[in-house]
Amino acid sequence: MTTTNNLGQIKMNEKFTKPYNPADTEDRIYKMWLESGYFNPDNLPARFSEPFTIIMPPLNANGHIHAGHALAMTLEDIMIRYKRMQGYKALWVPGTDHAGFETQVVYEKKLEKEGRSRFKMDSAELYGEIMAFTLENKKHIEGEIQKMGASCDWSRNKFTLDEKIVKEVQRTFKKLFDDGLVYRGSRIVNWCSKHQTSLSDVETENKEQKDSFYYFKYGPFVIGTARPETKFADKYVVMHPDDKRYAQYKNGQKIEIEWINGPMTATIIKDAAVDMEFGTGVMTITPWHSAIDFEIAERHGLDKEQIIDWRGKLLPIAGEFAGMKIAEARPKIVEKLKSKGLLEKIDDKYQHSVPCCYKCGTVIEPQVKEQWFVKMKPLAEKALQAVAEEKVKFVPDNFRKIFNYWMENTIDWNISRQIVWGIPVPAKHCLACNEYFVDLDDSISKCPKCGATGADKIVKDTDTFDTWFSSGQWPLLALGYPDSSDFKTFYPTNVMETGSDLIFKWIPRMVIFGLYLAKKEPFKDVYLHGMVNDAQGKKMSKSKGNVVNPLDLIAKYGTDALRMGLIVGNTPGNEMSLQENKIKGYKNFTNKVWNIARFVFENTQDFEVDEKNAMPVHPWLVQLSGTIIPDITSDMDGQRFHLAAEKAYHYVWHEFADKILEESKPILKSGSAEERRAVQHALLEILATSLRILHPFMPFVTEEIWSHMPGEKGSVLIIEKWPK
RNA sequence: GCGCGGUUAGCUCAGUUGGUAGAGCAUCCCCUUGACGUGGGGAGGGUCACAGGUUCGAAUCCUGUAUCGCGCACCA
Repeated sequence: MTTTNNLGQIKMNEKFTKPYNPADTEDRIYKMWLESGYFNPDNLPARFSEPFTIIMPPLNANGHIHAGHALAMTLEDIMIRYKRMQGYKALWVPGTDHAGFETQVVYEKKLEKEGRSRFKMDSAELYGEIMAFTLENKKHIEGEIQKMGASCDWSRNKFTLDEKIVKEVQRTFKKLFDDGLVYRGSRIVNWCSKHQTSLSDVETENKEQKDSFYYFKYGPFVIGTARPETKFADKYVVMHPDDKRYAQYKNGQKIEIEWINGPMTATIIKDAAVDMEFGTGVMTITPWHSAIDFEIAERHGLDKEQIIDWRGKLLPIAGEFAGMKIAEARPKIVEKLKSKGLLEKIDDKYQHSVPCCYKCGTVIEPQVKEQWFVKMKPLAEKALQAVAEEKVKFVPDNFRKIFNYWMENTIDWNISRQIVWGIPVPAKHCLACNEYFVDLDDSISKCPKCGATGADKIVKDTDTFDTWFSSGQWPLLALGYPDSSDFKTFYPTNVMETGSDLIFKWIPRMVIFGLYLAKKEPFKDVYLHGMVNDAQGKKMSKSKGNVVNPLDLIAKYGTDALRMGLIVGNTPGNEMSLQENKIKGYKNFTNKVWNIARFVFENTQDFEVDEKNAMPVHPWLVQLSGTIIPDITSDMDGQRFHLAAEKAYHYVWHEFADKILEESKPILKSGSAEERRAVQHALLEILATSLRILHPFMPFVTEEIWSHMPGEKGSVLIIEKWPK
């Protein structure tokens, strides 16, 4: 530490009041940091040379930050501040996400409250309104990121709908298309009949429920089903080829049967997908409304017929039941089958789970729909390989298994959504021959397949991309891929820090796109924090009313206290309960640090040292540099921030304050001039080191005290060196 | 059904390679000491879910059981 001989100038100025008041300090300090320019690695002094990069997971610009964001911002900020102090050219790129479907759902709720509906709105008008809504929220959320103390580079702030990003996402689509990795296909998709869009496999949620399970006579067979309303046109009856009970029936054999709306011809199909143990071992299939049935139909080249329309109502094929909603039709259909003597029995204790829209809870109706799909298998194989070669590592490591499981069991990814809020799919559709083709800059007006022209034949695809299609490319896009100097300098990034729930939704897609586009993994470490629950360990939810707003906690206890409360004792990957008492305890600690500084400053006002006369190393300092610092540094390097924070806390309070300060008192009061000087020197040294160690965790109070450190006039703690 | 994680002080949770159990809050006692009462000193409180095993030694490693939570998949 540099000490000067003008320490008599230290004054307990008016800012050094008691107790410490975060509200008076934090915004001022954050502003000072912004003005220093050091959040931008380009402005760091030359000794900061080796890059260290974190890309902030783009926050959804449709609401406010929640406890999970607060934890993420804290962890990422700790990492970036620590590395910056170690002399890395630290870059943390902030960003926000338009969050396609999520935001549209939020906005639709708003419309609903106002008695409006998106289905009655012009798409340009709707887009404009959502854009205004999003930009407003984006501003709020960026302010909230700042309240958390995030030392990210705002000059590089990104938004998923930035023009350049939109273009790049569309170019990726074209590249995938050209490489044969994107195709237009009719496949089973998850259809939400409320939101009128298809959803990917990760946008559905399974709900456990108890239903009736019906057994019906179907010709010579008894079939079981939980969904009688889909059965009108079931003309294939399927059983396992090895099922001896039905050995007399041959694949392809036709039988005449009596069914819901009269007699029909059924065809026998033998397929190993049937579970002989379940029900009667015989089932009829509805390929249009079931993924399994669809696959059986594909294998055997069978007809597929739509029974339920896009709004969830029965089509004319249902005869007298046409136009009815499922819930209404089901009992009536069962009643009719019963009256025809076709009902064998009802098992009303059937436990199963049904997929629902993760936003509105509406039961998903599988539908066959023509959509854009990404072929996942070849992409997933590369991702698996990168992980196997440890180019991408997980903290904690057990998430590797989940990643692998997910990548080994991919299904083709439906990337098109029937909503306006998102990045447009840059494609056109020829109505004459049903050909779809990519058109990046809206320049093709002639069908490349059949040559048709004219606005009545060639129409633009109105779908938008799944949000994960753009956010999956985020590490690239946030750095200005493909031709920016940032991309060359900072890619691949060092750490991707995000919530553990994104291990399959997001992480694999980023790995895939990074490897596919840049031929290099997007990040070396994936650090996954657990979910933040309420004080009782229950998941926070609006409906339960147990949501804790981090901004309220900041107002009550200060950001530093909140950060410590989120970090100490919180191991990666594990859920945590947010205890307000704990945060209160760290508010006390913030004050403690403040008062330690007050004591040190008050008792060193007359301290003078001739820099030529090196002070002898005090035993207190030996302990600090010999044990405490290496220990904490090792925890930081091992990404055990929960331990590092606790150890720093413990040292500062229970060693520095409780023991060292107390021991110093009698010497300061009645020691010899030389003894006093030695103690004063040691106290200043320990204070300076403590501030450095605490800084990544508690940036505000430490920076504020630093600004009062004798001999450190004009220096900024954020770029001070991590102690050794 | 498959997979993952938890089970440690009254509560919420730590415990890095196995070496006599820790933190915060809560409880009890003492201290109106000029850095801080948002404080200081001290105390109580745990057969580390259970049962085996490995070891000189296990909260920690192995096997099994129970239980809670989460995720995935579906059997129509």
